[in-house]
Amino acid sequence: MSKGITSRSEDYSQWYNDLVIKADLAEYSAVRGCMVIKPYGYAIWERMQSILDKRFKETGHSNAYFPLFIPKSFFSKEASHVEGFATECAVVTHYRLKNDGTGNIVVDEDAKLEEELIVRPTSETIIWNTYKGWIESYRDLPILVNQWANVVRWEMRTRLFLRTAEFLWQEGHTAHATAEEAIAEAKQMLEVYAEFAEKTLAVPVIRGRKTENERFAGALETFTIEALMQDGKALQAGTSHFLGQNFAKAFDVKFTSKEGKQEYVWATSWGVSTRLMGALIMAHSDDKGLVLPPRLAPIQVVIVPIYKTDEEKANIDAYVEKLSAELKANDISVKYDDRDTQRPGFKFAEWELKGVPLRVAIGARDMQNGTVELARRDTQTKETVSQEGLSTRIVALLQEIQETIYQKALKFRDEHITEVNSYEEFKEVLETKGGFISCHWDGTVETEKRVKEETKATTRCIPLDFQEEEGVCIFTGKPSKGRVLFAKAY
RNA sequence: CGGGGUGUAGCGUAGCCCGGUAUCGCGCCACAUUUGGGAUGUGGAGGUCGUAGGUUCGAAUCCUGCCACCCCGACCA
Repeated sequence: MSKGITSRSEDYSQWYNDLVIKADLAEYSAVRGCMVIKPYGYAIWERMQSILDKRFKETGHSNAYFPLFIPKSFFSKEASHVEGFATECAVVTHYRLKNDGTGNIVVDEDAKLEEELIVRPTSETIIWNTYKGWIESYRDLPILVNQWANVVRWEMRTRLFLRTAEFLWQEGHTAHATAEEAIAEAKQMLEVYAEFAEKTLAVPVIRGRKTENERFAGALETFTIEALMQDGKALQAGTSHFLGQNFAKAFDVKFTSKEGKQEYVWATSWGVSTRLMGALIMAHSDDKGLVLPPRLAPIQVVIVPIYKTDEEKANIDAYVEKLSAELKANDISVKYDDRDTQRPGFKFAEWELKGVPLRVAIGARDMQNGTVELARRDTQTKETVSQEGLSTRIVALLQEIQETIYQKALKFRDEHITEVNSYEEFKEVLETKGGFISCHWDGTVETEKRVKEETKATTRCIPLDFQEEEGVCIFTGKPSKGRVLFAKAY
């Protein structure tokens, strides 16, 4: 925890791991590559869920649930899709165990499944197989469905929240009568994600589209939001895909149009995952631990009493009861930490580690003076203020903290977008400064692959506010129509 | 799956080369003094040294097999 979060040291990954564990968010489980999300970490995820879910409902979507298992034959119906996921699937081959006679439990070879089941790495195939039965006419469209689920991708190397073998996410799957409508949906949901990242997580993101090489397996267009972490590496924080008619064709999903013609439906899918937890942690945390933006913090205000006698404690209790009620009336979540098993200094450090945005400390001295001590987590500043009008002050302060955290991340992000005009410069910036590199690229997959091999940097996106600009590719010298963003990424 | 490394108390470790039943710190329990930034003192509990076998009078230590985990690669819309 003392390595220095903003330094781009090789210990960053160790630092991150320690933080996740010490702040009580998650830990590795006994199952290889899988993670246990602990109650405090899960509370943050639940905040994300509830805010996102509300937006999904507001934009006309409903929740549903589809099976965990996907028959192998479904999975292989869309060629590029299966190719994209084939190397990281968990496969169920048997449905029974037995005692081998010596007390060992073994797989019963007689219970071999005729068709293997894939544990979903994503649900496009099972969902499109289902949609086939739901869609006959243009009157059945659009279908706007989301599911909250777990998925499994058998990754070789894992990192808490950022890449685990099993993770939690939401995946939206929509069906439309026209390509225009589907594209509009994909863009709309990207904006929902972007706004959530910026307004709630206080993480600025770049909205863009993926190059063909980085596109989702089976998509015609992948929109992405890209965030920047404090070590200078980029993180893909959410994606929204225009799937064209690929899945409709693979699963034969047609509808009768107003004109009485049989047409394939147009699809989108979009998702964000517990990876957002990683983004949140790496975007804001400092050497003292987690920094949570108030809109997301499960506990927004923690109150710590400081006392010597029972009488002093009773006095403070009475005041805190009143203050808590006022704060709760303003929709602020409050924790009164009056454990008598820990001393104040310990509690201060502990809640800072857990990222609680605002701390109120009240001692006997304060009770005499009619004051409290307010301590901000984000700026690590303290001030003594009057108890008069305190709840109003706290409401305003929480908003200010939210804004300050965002502005700090935004400043860092903007300072780490560098325009370069030569490969030498590209490599130099990548090694020393990190962040996004804006440069001309000839648009070919070969060049992307070569750059990745030589520098580990990948194209993150073609920004949506892409400006046409004549130039030459810094890698090959071929003509280019504009700048794209490269970065090393998680 | 390749290359490297590590398994000793809840966590982090010393001991291993050179064999004699295990060190220190954190944490935990009790009591006392403390309480406005991670308290202090005294006492205490907790270990099949990853696992199976071998060598030996004797193995955490030497040898062999196995297992697990970590790091670096490959992989990761």
